[in-house]
Amino acid sequence: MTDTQTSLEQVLPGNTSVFSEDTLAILREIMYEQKFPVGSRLYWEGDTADKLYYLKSGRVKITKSTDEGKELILYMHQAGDMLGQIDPFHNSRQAFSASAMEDCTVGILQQSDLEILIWQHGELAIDFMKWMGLTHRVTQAKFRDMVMYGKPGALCSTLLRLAHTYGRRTDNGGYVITKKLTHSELSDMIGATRESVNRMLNDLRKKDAVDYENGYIVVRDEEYLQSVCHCESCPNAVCRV
Amino acid sequence: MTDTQTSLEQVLPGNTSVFSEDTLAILREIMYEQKFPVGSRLYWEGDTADKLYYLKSGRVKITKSTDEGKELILYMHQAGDMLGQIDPFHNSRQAFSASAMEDCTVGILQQSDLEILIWQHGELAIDFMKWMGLTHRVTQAKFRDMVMYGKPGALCSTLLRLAHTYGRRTDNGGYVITKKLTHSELSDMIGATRESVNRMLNDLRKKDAVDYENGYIVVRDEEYLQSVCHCESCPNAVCRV
DNA sequence: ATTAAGCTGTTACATTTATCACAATCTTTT
DNA sequence: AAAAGATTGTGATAAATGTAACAGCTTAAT
Repeated sequence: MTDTQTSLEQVLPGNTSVFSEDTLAILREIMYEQKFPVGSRLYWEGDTADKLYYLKSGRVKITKSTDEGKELILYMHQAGDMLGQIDPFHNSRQAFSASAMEDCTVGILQQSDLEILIWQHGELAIDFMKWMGLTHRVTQAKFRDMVMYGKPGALCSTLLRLAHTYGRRTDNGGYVITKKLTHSELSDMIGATRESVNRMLNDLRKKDAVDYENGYIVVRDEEYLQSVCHCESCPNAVCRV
Repeated sequence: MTDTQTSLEQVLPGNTSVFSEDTLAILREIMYEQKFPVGSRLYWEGDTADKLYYLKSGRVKITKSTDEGKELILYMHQAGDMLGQIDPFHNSRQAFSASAMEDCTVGILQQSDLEILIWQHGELAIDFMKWMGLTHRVTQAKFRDMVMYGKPGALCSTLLRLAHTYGRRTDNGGYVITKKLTHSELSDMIGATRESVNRMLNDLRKKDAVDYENGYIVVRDEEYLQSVCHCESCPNAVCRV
């Protein structure tokens, strides 16, 4: 690791939790901690979905994989994020897999315990509804971006989301995305091939919209990327991966 | 209207409400009724998002439209559905528009009233969380279907969803989609052009997977459509438009 | 009954995106 | 330091999808 990289990794990304300190205090009471080494799964597609996961450190991606080995990355979560699904059915199954992109420390909540708390604490119920509303809006906004403006739109939207989620601002108004990403990963986030991503990124580089520094992607011209995906400047809490 | 069409329209589609009768009774207390004629908007993109809408009769589509006149249809709702967003921010704005596809009767709930009820009634809070969880799963499943298997996959997924939402079973194991849909509408649901939809539908017809009857689309070979979009037989409540 | 408007079907052609194949580069392991 | 493995870059080609233009058909309006 070089000095530059170390300093990049030190950045604490702006986490926009919807949970109040009070709510978090209550939740900490009933969660139990578990460590997940890089590459391991918090849960698999098909597991019973009766838990929520509070990510204390590390990063987790939520994925869907196909028979033929293709993978779709739906989300990338980081410290402070809650993940998992609160489900309307009992005995319901995970629709996706969650895997640790780095070593993770996770607080696990049983859905049954949670339901009791929601009955008891109105504020906690409201906080959870806000969390659910927010995560749904993230999904809807991504849905729109993936479907409406072709692969270049999908890629630019994703780069902006990455910049807003993992970004550290640079001197000249850009963002360094403080997470190394391969072209394959990017392609799995937008349902394209790595070759397409490569070509699109090279186009963006020619236009000085993005660049590479020490293997990290740098967003130089935010406005240009916004123009490609017709960005409407959603609230920052919605513009995430 | 012919006899056939009348009988089609009479079908009461299987509505899978997550709200208990108790919850609905409480909600009815605080909702006020409003009628929306076909073509009118329940709300516009950009309106303050401080209400929820309970659809008593009629159908409503949720859309996003662009500067250049393109339209994306995100959802189609029907009687018994709740719609709108419960938002984490105050003063938050609608991300999409809701327009009446038919004359509608709607019960409107103020978010502020609702928050009080959620504080007071644990069961109601749980019901709302189930509703939110379910609607989110619908969006996620559609996201997956739109991105992973190309336009044909997206179309087949949409046809199956329509069949499960609006479908009346036929004698030979198929579904009649009891809602007339233009190719434009279908294309706006999957982010494609009407010409592509036309070609794809003709292919499906040649393969005896779908057909037309009195202008209604008939799904003949559910399995074939499922194979195209790699359907995983989500719960019926998730397989909706 | 006639007109107008909107929807469908179908061409030819352009653009976008995927596929395949392979070389060049960078990283990690030995 | 060398070898193995992963990632990136790029060209040739194929497949998918969009664009434009227009004829025929259906439905709604006059």
